[in-house]
Amino acid sequence: MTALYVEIAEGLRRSILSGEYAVGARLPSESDLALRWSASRGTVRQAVALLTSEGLIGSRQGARRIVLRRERRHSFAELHSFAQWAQAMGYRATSRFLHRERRGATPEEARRLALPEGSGVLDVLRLRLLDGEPVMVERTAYADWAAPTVEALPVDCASIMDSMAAEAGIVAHYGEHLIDAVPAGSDDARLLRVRRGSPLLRQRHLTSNPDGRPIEWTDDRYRAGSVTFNVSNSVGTAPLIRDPGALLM
Amino acid sequence: MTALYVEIAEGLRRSILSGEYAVGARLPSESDLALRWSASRGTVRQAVALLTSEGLIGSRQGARRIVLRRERRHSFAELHSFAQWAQAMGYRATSRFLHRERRGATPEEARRLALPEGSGVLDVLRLRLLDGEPVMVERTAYADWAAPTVEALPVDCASIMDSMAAEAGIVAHYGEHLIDAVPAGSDDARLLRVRRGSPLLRQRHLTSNPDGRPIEWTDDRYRAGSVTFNVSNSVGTAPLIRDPGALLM
DNA sequence: AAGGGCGTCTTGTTCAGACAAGTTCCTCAC
DNA sequence: GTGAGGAACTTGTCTGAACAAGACGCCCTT
Repeated sequence: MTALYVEIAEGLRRSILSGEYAVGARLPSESDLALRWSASRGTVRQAVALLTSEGLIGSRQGARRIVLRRERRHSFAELHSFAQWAQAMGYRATSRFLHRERRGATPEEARRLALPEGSGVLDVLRLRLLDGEPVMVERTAYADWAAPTVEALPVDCASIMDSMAAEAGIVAHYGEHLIDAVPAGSDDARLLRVRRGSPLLRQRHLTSNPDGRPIEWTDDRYRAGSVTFNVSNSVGTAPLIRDPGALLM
Repeated sequence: MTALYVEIAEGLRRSILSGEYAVGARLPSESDLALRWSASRGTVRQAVALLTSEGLIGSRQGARRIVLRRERRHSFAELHSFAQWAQAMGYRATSRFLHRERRGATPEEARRLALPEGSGVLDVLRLRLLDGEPVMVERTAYADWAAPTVEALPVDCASIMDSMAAEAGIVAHYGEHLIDAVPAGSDDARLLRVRRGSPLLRQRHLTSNPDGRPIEWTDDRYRAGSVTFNVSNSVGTAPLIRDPGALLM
């Protein structure tokens, strides 16, 4: 049983994506929607808050809500999992394990993963491909407590996050992402078939479980032009933040 | 008068940032907070929803909320306005106008700005500096209806968005941002003092007013290492989206 | 025809109560 | 000691009501 407000949101989302409400058009009022779905106004407000956070609709006090955009958006899991994202987009995602070994955590890794000094991590290097084209180099450090599960996975495993959830009940619940641009190193260049020093889009992310315990710290580097990150915001919501680079590390 | 739920959120945010609740610690329960602030549970829930969207706290049904992070975040306006962001971060932001002229809109600009074919735009090229260091090249196309206001501004105007709000009541309300990496062109390279082809972090964004009418379409290019974009998410919230680059334009 | 004023509509904020569903922790039995 | 069971706690969902505040359109005046 999905929640009622989720159903209402899905209904509205369908209507928007199908073009029933054009971009710029006004949505029905909250009380209208409440009647239609036999829900209270509070529940309707939860539904439209969801769509607002997706950037699909906008609102101002006193005026009816308006449609801002007409595009499909993706779920949380697809931000963490390259495999899930690719599948949702209709691409064939594959990967090649290039390296997998235990080693001591660097000071930064220990800090990010909230591990005591001298802890070990599982270091994994993977090349990711979309429809056979190399697109991204992934360097991940898994916290030692999660390492055994990852080591047990087959080498051709498509989605480590999916498998960890299925095998060991380790699920990603929170994520923090740092996005910047870096020049390709010689390894990056060879793997992604670009010139050394050419631009790569870097997404470093820390993934945590429901308790807030960090699972992995990852450095993903995308070949320029292969992906674009996309953010929507409104007055009152600020999901994305710009930080001075020098102070971050 | 700020809303009660905003005050509660500010109070909690202060407590988290000051370290009163450590990272990983459990927050008081909703009913606890409701008592303390003489508010209803619904209002408290609005407050914690705000902090959740900022990535400061996390929650799971049945368990008390936990503190995920202890960092200041910035507001919506600071994502659109380089000047406001820099000021909030404690930097001295300046800018140099290099170019400002009317011309016909390109097909892409017309589409992004929802202008009829053959419309004009105001093309502005600016170099942005932080503490005197060139950091970003900004190329903006303002919709023709907003152009006169921008043209009337002094050349040394620090924040165009601020001035437009003050002078003409044109306020930014919605934003959509596309983030990727590109090689520096020869102009970029000269202005930012980097080698041609070296990596730049590109943030293109469309800014709209409260009616959803596009105001400007901007291409900002940051010198690598100067800024990092930062996103937080949880299961159930997906503020940032990854798109295949080729299909976007 | 242009402008101001007012009533109506709509969203924003808040309250109090109820039940569902998941977590935590203590207790008791084995 | 250890594990199963259950009570108490906590968050998630939903209702119905009320008032505040901003937007919009209509009507009347000038």
